[in-house]
Amino acid sequence: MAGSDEARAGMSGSQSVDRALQLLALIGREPAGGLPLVEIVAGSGLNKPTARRLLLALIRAGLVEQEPRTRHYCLGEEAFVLGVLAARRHGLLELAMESLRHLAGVTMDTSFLSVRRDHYCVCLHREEGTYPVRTHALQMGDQHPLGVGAGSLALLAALPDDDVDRLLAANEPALRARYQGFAPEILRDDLALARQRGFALNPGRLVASSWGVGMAFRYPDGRVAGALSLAAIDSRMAPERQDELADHLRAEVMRMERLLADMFVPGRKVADRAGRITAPAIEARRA
Amino acid sequence: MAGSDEARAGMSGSQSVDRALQLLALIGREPAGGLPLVEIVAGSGLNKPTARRLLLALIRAGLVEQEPRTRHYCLGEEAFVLGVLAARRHGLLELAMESLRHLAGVTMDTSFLSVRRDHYCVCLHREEGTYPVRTHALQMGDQHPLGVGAGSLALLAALPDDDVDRLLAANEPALRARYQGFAPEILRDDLALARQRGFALNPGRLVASSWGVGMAFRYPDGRVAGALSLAAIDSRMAPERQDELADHLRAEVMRMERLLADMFVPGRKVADRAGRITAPAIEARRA
DNA sequence: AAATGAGGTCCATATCATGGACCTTGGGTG
DNA sequence: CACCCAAGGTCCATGATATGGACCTCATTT
Repeated sequence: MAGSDEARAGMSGSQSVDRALQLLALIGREPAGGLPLVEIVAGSGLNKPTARRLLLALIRAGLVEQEPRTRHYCLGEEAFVLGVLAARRHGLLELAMESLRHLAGVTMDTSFLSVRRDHYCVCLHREEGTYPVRTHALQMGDQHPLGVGAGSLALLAALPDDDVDRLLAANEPALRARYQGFAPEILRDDLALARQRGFALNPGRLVASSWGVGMAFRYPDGRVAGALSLAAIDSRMAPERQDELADHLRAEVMRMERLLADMFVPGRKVADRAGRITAPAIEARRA
Repeated sequence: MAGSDEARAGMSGSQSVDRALQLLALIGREPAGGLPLVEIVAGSGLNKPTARRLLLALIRAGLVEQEPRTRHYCLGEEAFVLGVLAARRHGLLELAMESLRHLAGVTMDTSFLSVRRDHYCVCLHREEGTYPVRTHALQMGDQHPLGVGAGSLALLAALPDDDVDRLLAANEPALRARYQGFAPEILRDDLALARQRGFALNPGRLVASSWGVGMAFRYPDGRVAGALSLAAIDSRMAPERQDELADHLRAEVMRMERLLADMFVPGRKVADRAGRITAPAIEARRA
């Protein structure tokens, strides 16, 4: 009876695989404590036996683990390892670390790297500044609808209008239900302002007094790659300081775009089979 | 027909999901340049249409990408993001970074974090030392059969004998084919020595003159969690220096085991639903 | 120009995932 | 203490769905 469902993509497919991976993404939403079976069932639209069967498959692969005490399902070690492996190609975090450290260093505020993930925004890293009053509204791994938060708004503002419409529509229920400060109308205003100013501003909408500025950067082909942002308390976010922070962000955005451009130019060192020991393995370098 | 196969686990299952995830792991083996379809077909035992269909499902989920130029399949951005999310729970790397930096700092040699992944060993991180002659035999993301390399050997040596037997048997073909220096007999000798000495030594077996020492650490429940290791050229690996390096490793292994024990004691902060904004978000700290 | 080999697709068939019904566990309550 | 309820987990007949042999297409190679 799977029949109706939500009429996914269109045609062809190993739909049980799609469903399993959908569950994986769902579980990824709750990296902290994991999800109990009922919520997975509710959140996915699948029924219990099916969800459980798929979860067992994910567990067999190590991508998911079931915490014995709570029976919650959460991401497994294999997911972590695969991520490290994928980082070889998608090393945004690694590329960005220097920028994040620099931003945190010169501004004394906390810097963030965020990327888009479907219609959400994920915080990939948080680099603490040294200023004694810090906002903890955004932790590594946190996810919010696109537009919620400075980095998130920057990502949204960098997208073409029809994507914006689609994404805002998709997020509308979540926004109304869980993000009172972020009615789509408000988001549209913020977004227009962000485009006009050249950087996104979150004037404490998520948590009062916790402000942020953000700016997106792109791959050489124009796709949005991610966003850098800075967060601080409102007293450190007067308009002049916003501009100052935006200048720092702009410099690092340029750095990121340069690095990304470099990654795609040279003939992408291709292949090099598993286990093959590659070449002159000892090299001398001057200290 | 699918029929015979290799008589997988035993019973129950969404076997197309299993197969898809098997492909994912296979692709993870080649994080650098990805794999062409033929090799995926060969490496998985599936046939072309099936493999392709499963790959399309993985691509739909963003876990795999197909490089347009070479048509190779490689890990996708979603795999990277999931990994960052999983790192919240499986933060071995994060926990280990301080140890790795310390090891590289005091020894001037390069330090590594490795974990077991099925019958292979994956290098999760490589922290460069300052000594001008460095070995590049092991890069982040590289995978070798358990026993090949110092950290890898340390992991193997930390396992019970029946696991060792099983794993060596499983790896025998790969060892004979691609790792001439590592016939299972030799590995068994190295392993016995490692257990006797309390640390694993790789006397340049993978790449001449590139030596390494490694030591495994465990979760509080006794499971092997990973291994720390150090690599240098042979001239910096005289027996006395081996002992000195082993002392440093031992100290960091103790640190890791203490941190891991701490992670499992306190009532594992449970749940905290998606999107929920948690608690006092601004905190003051003294600089 | 013909041959090779890789990537990719079709579609009838039989296998495998599906989900309603049911069992089990645990902890809250009258 | 026994009852109840909610959640976790499992069974199994049924038919929707994945399978893979055969085929097509496109670059290279000879």
